[in-house]
Amino acid sequence: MLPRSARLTESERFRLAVRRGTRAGSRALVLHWLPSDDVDASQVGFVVSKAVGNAVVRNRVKRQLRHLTREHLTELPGRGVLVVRANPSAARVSRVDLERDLVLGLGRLRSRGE
RNA sequence: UGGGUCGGCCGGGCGAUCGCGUCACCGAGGGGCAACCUGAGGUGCCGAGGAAAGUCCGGGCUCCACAGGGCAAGGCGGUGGGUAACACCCACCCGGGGCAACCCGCGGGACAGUGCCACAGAAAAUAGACCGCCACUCCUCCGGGAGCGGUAAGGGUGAAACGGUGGUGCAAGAGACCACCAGCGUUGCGGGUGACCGCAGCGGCUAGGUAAACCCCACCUGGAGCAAGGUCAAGAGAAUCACUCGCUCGCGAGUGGUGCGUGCACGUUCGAGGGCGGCCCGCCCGAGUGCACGGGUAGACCGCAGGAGGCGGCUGGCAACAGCCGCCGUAGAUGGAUGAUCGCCCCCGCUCACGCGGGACAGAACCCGGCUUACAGGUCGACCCAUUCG
RNA sequence: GCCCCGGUAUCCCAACCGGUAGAGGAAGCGGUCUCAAACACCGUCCAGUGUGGGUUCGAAUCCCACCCGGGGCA
Repeated sequence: MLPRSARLTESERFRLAVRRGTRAGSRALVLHWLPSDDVDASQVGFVVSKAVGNAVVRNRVKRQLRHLTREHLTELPGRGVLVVRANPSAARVSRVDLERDLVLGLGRLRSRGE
């Protein structure tokens, strides 16, 4: 689980990250990364739409993502705002695959930042 | 033993570690003369459901409203009871289904009125008469035909045709008459709180369906909703007023107050507008209101979890349920807390086995009572039918 | 939280105070025209009304429950 300080809670920043940020997609996930200096620490937010499934499925996906993101916080390319968006296929994917997709996306973000 | 009917309960279990959230306690450090405030971090407890779901009903709670009358609108619909209330529950009545346990029923009124009943059929509703049957009159090529009456037994149509069966009767027929049956109205007696039931008598012989068509009758119903509502902050460039100061004399700066701004329309006792659930009357409040455009804010706390609460026992009641006593204390988020890893056991599938894979439906958002819908599997109880044995 | 609307041929839609589904347009197919095509004209094909149940003699229509899609307000 992510500590509260690392959670993205402002809808304005969500909007900015999705609109202006660098994008990296994988099978189940789409990552948006926006470097930012006016945050104390990097913040991560999640978007899981109704297309993914019912409330139980959406909650499970969101919780698994929050858990995985916590373990990979150090792999972020610097300081900024990350938005993780789940595709409908995320509902059928196992936790291991979800982690693989997350690492893959983070790697692409880093290579693009350089 | 086999088949079936009904009802209740559970909804993987135990343990370990790392996280997350509420609460309680401890608390490095920081601020302050102090009271105290803040607080990294740590420890402990607790942390989704039977449907949390759909949002279909009913309440609690909060705010607004709370002279009255009339008319509309919506809901409900056998009877009696339960309940805070209900469209829910229980018991019973009536109708239908089943050998039975039991199940199903939006189950008031069609002599208050109106509408509709396609096609077919002669006719679809205070009846009427196509084919037919029969009498009489006339004509005749003796097969029959025409006219005028009687009749509704038979024919065929239809979802439905103005009681059914048998007889008497008749020119042919007909509740015209008779017997039985079905049904309607009514009277009396008996039973039941009641819906209603039973028995006996009388009447006229017969009345179509549809109210989940309008409608009539009885009963019920203020409006919103926790983003309700309350407290406190923050913001307020622009607008405007007062005072002071400066000077290039109509602008600028500062302080304080008021306080969203602009445009248009209608208004201040000749009453705009609002309220009384909708409309009309009537009553009340009343100096601003309505529309358009532009701008600002969207933070914290309370509400917020002890409630028609759960479990057990006793009493009353056929039951739903109620009363009394004892015990228990059980989520409270706000981008929204339940995730991850591992061990043992349980269930299912595959497999000779080792082992491998899987674990239904589904996530609290103010709180309850119901209804409806989804659901792997397990478990308990009552009853019915058939068969065998005793 | 509260509240609306819709679902009919492949598509867009009629029929909605009940009478046995098509009035129409587009697309498709066949033909006429053309060297060929487009356009135009003619003809033709196409469903049981989102699902289940009920009321009725009869339901796309009325009633109830559910499913799906779309929208509004705070």
